[in-house]
Amino acid sequence: MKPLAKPVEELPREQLPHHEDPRCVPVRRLLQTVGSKWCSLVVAHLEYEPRRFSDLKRSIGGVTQKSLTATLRELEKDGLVNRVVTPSIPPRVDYSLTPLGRTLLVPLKALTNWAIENEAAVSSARERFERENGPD
Amino acid sequence: MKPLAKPVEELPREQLPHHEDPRCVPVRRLLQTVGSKWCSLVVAHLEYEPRRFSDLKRSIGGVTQKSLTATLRELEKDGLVNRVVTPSIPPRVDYSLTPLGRTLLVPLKALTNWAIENEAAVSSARERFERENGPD
DNA sequence: CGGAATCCTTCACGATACTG
DNA sequence: CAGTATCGTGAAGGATTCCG
Repeated sequence: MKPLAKPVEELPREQLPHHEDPRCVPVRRLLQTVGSKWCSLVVAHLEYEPRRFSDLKRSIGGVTQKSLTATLRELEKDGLVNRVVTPSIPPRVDYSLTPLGRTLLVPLKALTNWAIENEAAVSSARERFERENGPD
Repeated sequence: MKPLAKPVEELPREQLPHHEDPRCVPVRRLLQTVGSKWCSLVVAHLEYEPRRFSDLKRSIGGVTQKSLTATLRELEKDGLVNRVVTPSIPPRVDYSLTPLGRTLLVPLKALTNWAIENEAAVSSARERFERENGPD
């Protein structure tokens, strides 16, 4: 049998990123940001239209004002979310996705869709794991 | 001027997930898993070939045995990683991606690529934010 | 070699109260 | 309305030690 083009063992392992690789820094920061408890819901709720703070808080539900503020600040820092203050009485603050934030939407939705599509496979894997290794 | 098909205000806001929406559960679990400190590096190092524990630990670098074990266990629970024990002396344990884990690779790499491609935009946004709101 | 067990620090997040 | 300030908690992660 003819050998394949290149045995797996000879693939460029030395190109794999060490944890000090500079490319790891932005990747880890992004993943930790989107992995924070409320980030994905906030982004989802900003997809179609700008939203006011308490509007966002009410329609997401279960989030404290502090956590929502922190999540929005983090997204604002990264240039993903725009914050527009209208100094009226009562004050009004609108949040929306920036163009940069919109480009993130594509790969982020791909990942969340994976989670939904493979939910059954993952949870049955977890049940199997608990059967074999104890429910500790 | 002819009105567009549907004003933004009439988009299906009621379809946006409330935090108690059952679909949120697997999404948040996955995002938190991939957002954990070492997950992305571990998955990247398993992409091309199975790896032994200390091999993995050495080539990733900077990770403690405890954190590496915890990360691998979590991935194993979710059915993304396979753990194969060879009871020799000294013992040998090989980790590899399952077929399910391989399918995750696609959307996950899309997201990490976004982070790398937009690193400049994000970090300049952060600098701007600090200039305007103080480096506190 | 591949862990488990233990201790310790940090930090994300929630609850609550107060303010321009 | 849209925050800030403060306090308390659990969970994540690091350092170290011991084991089959």
